[in-house]
Amino acid sequence: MSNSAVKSRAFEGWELLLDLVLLLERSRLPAIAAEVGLPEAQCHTLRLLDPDHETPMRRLVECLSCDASNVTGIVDRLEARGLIERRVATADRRVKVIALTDAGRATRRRLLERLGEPPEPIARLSAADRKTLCAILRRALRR
Amino acid sequence: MSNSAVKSRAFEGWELLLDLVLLLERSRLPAIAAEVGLPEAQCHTLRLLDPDHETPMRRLVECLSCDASNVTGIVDRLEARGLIERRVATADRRVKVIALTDAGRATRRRLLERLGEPPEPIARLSAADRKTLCAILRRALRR
DNA sequence: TATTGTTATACTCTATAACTATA
DNA sequence: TATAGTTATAGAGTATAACAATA
Repeated sequence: MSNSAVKSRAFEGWELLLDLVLLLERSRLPAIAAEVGLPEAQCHTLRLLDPDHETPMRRLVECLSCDASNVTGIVDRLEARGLIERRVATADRRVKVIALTDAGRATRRRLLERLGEPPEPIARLSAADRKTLCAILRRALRR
Repeated sequence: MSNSAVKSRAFEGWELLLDLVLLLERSRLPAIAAEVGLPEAQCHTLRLLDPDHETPMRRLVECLSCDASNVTGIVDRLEARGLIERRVATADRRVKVIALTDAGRATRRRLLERLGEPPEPIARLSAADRKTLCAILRRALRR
């Protein structure tokens, strides 16, 4: 399947993690997005939104690490689906803030539930392995 | 940055791995693709091709887990860049096989080199942690 | 009839550049 | 002048459906 012909001099185990990442990126994430009924970029954006507070569009631009013009389009489509609302910020009238609608909060919840389910390769690890993996990743990501 | 509000009942550490995956998917992989000078899907395809043997298009369809019509387009663009060649298989004349050109092999090599470099979060792990991580991932992916 | 790959079409995501409105 | 967001445009990836060539 994944003919991981990557040979890392620096760390031969990274090859395995890369395989896992690519597997998730190309099969699991698209599948979950399809289930939820939204394209991946819109899922990503929905995930970033705070269900309890308004989010300035500028923050989405940073978190999605893409051009501002893309965010305009993504927000347009999420709004057209009735999942979010765009409002003008009272403080600085240049700024627009995004608020989830009730439908948006529900969809977001479904999305997070599905994302939260570990994929097959991870789910089949022993409790001990999962605990160790968790500890190592926490060190890697400094949490 | 990544407001990982995912709460997995099944395995709280999966949340961390998901953060890592999304981080890589949305910043590192696009950056490497830009360096190599190809869109991500074309990089993916280049990675899948065997430098020493022809690859039937059908195999690419399976490995990329997308519709056959997409592969036609991706292969078109890789061919237009002179990185691959499309040939009719001698055995079954319906089948077309893909062969890397010299330029394609060189680009693929550069791509694999960059992909092989562990990203910051992984690179800063201790040798012991990396070894353990490697062992766990091997069990997860059954290698 | 079934399979391999292509074409036509439509939607989405992406970046760049030029623009509007605020500050 | 600078910043937040929009529009226009163009290239790329994605799926569906209809199609040609071959088996």
